[in-house]
Amino acid sequence: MGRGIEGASFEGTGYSYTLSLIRGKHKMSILYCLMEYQPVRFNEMRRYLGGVSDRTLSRSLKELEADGLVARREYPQIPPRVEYSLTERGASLMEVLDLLCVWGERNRPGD
Amino acid sequence: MGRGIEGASFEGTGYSYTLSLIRGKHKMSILYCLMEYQPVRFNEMRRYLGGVSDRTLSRSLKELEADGLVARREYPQIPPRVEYSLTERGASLMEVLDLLCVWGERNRPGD
DNA sequence: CTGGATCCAGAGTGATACTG
DNA sequence: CAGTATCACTCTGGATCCAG
Repeated sequence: MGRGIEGASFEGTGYSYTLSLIRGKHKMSILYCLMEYQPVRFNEMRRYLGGVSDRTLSRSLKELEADGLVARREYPQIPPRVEYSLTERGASLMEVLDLLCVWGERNRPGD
Repeated sequence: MGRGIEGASFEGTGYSYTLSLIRGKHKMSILYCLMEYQPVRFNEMRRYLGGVSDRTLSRSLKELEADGLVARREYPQIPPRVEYSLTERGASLMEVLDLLCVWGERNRPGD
């Protein structure tokens, strides 16, 4: 038992949890946008991201909010106004993610 | 142009490149397995990962190899013997990814 | 043993139209 | 403005069969 390869020891590790948070085509872009421009409104973010549908952006934001990375603040007025920003947890994740960015810049194929 | 949110400034950054390398349900498990047990043979890895099909494992390894993270060594014999291991590039990525793991452990919901 | 080829299921995403 | 509902499509991964 000390040397074999029997089970998936990866399941349930911090890796998989962290990665699950940013899974999704636009999650990183959203967090990045938040980091730079927060607080940001819904359509403002849509414009920033370029080609994202309402549905996808809405869903992604909900998930990020449920995961405690993004804070949503709603103002009871007409027309509606909702502002999104990073939570502390979200900000701390971005610090770690920034290291991925650095690695990526240094190890891109072109270099 | 100095203050607006007009374009997707995220595209093409190191984030997206790095994340693209580990996109895929089993990529991380594979790299993790390699890190611990390299060199590892095909079926050995399959056992380690638990429920992965030949096709998926094969495809993932090819991609990782194409991305320069995994080295494949083939021995011309019958039956075939192929060993996989991490490249230096792969190993350096794992160091960064380990930080994600640490963050994940500290920020899991249960804590 | 190491995969390639083919077919299939499910998740994720986009387009469009509509609501409060 | 800030979403929701519906439908369609793509993409990933799994199952199975087959070849060197």
